[in-house]
Amino acid sequence: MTRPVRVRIAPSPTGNLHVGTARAALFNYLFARHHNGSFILRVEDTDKARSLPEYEQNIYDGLRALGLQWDEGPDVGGDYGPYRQSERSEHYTNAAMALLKAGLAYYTDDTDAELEAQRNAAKAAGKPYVYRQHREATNGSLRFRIPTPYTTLVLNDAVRGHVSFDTELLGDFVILKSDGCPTYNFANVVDDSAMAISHVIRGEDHISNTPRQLLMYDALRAIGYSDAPTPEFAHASMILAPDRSKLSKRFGATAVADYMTQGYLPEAFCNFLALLGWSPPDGNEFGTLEELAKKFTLDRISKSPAIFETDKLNFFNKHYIKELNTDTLYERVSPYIDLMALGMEYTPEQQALLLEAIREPLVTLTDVTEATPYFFGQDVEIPEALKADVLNTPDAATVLHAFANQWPTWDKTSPDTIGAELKALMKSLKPLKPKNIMWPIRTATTGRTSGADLATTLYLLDTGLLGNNRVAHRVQQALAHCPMTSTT
RNA sequence: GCCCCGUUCGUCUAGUGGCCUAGGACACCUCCCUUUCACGGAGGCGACAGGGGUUCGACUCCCCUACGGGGUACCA
Repeated sequence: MTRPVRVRIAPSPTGNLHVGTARAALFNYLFARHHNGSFILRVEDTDKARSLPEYEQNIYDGLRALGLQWDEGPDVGGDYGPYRQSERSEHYTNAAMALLKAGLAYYTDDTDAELEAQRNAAKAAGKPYVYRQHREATNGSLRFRIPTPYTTLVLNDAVRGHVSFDTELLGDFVILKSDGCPTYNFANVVDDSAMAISHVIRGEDHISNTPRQLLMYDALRAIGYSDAPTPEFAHASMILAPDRSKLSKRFGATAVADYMTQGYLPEAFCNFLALLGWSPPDGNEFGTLEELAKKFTLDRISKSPAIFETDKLNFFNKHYIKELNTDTLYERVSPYIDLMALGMEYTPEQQALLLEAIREPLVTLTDVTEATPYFFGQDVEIPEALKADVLNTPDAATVLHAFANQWPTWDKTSPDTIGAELKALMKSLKPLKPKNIMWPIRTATTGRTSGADLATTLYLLDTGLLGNNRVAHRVQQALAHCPMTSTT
């Protein structure tokens, strides 16, 4: 209880950093920070066949992108290393041999076919499959013997309360595969003991593993291999896809990296993730990692599964984009915009103005791709539908002619002066509604009916380094799509 | 099949026997503001899975059913 808080995230590099893993990491991180403890990254690469270095790298990148920096780990070191299970084999062999010597584990040499047959037999008999030693062996895989007499194990979970398990239903499980590699249930416990992990915060999918691990902690202590107390456990519920199924590729993006490339801000993603299965005591849903850590406690983790819906993620992303200062916005948006063209067409001041003008409706960073094209080049493409609906009307002709005539005389020193001129124009065209004046002008100059503030847009188009009187040019071109009649 | 967990508005959730005519957020709808769109402001729609108990009183406690999820691997 009083021992230092040490928590860990223990991903296996068999895939890119998954949303579920990221949330587990986040909860552990928040808990560690809340208690001034340590957050450890341990790579569980015992599945040689499926573990890949690029996945490990992806996990590092994803965690770091989210701001979840670990205090100890394979790449940063620490007092309890190494932090990659493939480099800790002697720990597992030593522990396993000690268990074997103490009679708590034994070798089995069943073939895959035999195991399969045993399972099928149990199934046919309608009985639960429970592996028990049925013959002596001197090599093969090493199994842990479930201690007798069988009892009922009670796990006191920090989020679920008391959960009990009947050990009779637990089969003797493999701790060392026949290739000498440890299995998850074993390596996990050996390492958590060795690394003095105080709290295990993980997904509900691990709850069925817990009784085996509980037994293993006891056994390791019983044989004097370890004196580490069993950690506290907290099992958070799963994150599900909208159809309540497991979050899988079928759902779309399941990797954190995918969300980053889709233009989600790390701070937005973290904030959103934190609220999936946890709720702040004060009801304030916004918060930086630091702020959330201050409020984070295990007892507010939810027991029921949460569905991953992007609506709220989008909301958070909009919110955090709004809060970015111009420089950061420029930086964040740079992967999605043609910086070269931007630099060639606009001065730094104009670039800032442009970014501010388009920031409002951005949901994801990638949206800049859609929001900026009309700021570049001489001409603008106007969709056929808009030519027909907006430009091909007598009102549009009136507006655009009036605008074309006045434009050369306008005070174009700033967006504000242009705004004032626009206002005056609207007044002079009085019976016409603002909307019917704004739309044709916007459509003619940008090829859209919505977008950045019109006055700012006109200002930028007019003063951009390209010069060439783009506004007048585009309006002239648009006029071609207006009815010829009212040439006032 | 067996074991474990869960079930409050469409979604994330608050709620630990009376404060609940069930609160908030997102989404959606309406109105207002407005130089279009957006933003912002004000409203609206909308839930305790079902059935039995226990209790003076159940969203809250117990049991059953249904549904969902997890596990049942020499994957983690």
